[in-house]
Amino acid sequence: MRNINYMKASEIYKCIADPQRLRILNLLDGHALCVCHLQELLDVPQVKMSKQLALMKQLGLIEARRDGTWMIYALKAPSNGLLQANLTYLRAAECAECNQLQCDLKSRAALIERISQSTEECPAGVCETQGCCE
Amino acid sequence: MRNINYMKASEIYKCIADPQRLRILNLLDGHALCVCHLQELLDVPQVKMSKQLALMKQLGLIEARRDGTWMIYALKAPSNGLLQANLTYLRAAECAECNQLQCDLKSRAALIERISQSTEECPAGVCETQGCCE
DNA sequence: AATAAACATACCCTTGACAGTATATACCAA
DNA sequence: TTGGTATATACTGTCAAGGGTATGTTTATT
Repeated sequence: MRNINYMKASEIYKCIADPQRLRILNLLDGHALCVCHLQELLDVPQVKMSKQLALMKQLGLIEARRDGTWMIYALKAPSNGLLQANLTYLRAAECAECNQLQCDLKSRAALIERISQSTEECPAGVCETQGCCE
Repeated sequence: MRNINYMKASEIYKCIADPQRLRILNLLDGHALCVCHLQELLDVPQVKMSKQLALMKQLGLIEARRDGTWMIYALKAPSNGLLQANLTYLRAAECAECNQLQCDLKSRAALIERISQSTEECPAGVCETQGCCE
């Protein structure tokens, strides 16, 4: 098991060099999410999401807990300083990927709102109904 | 040719995910250097250094000018904000790679000092004589 | 013109990252 | 215990990154 205290900068960079992983970390920052919600928000196949999460979990950036059949992922506390610094920077910056991150946060807010208002199980089709991200 | 104004964050991250490239960018920040000096400071074969530089040049992070048989490399102005933010962060942080960056800056200072005091050509063996980096 | 120095590029090889498919596991409900 | 849902893993193939060797290019010197 890797120790978070000795996480190499290059490993962080390699991780967030993948736009999808960056989006996942951005979404998990501040709110835990289950795999199916992440799948929905990013619109990626289950296998791919699962592998990305496994990779970042092994890296020590995120952690998982089980809730029934669901797996809830969250940033591992204390969250990595370099990661936080970059998320903060990108959220305030102007570029295609940065806009995506901001948009993702809106989608996440909408998703959380929807979940909290209903007793529904794992939901489907937030982004479409919200009209965000395109 | 790639436009620096549309440099994707993921490309920056991919670039600095390589510790050697990160060290090069750190060294070039604030002072232009020729290839042989970079080779000397990082102790890497000429081919590898040349390829790393070519890659970053094509990315739009650095630029080169010729001085006789030498090629002088420098950060391309205006330097990339995301890169700068990360260099600043890492220089102030505590980790193996961060220490390396700080150490490299000392070696660079020693090299520049040495060059300015002599009329010597492309020098050799700064790091050893300085006793830095190990 | 010949030579050398500094640097770049072409080529080949190896390795690792990633995608897709299929299958396994864990949990829940009936 | 059977079936379904949510998630993980095994397996395989593809492709791109990176290293090393050899060679090309540019400039300076003689």
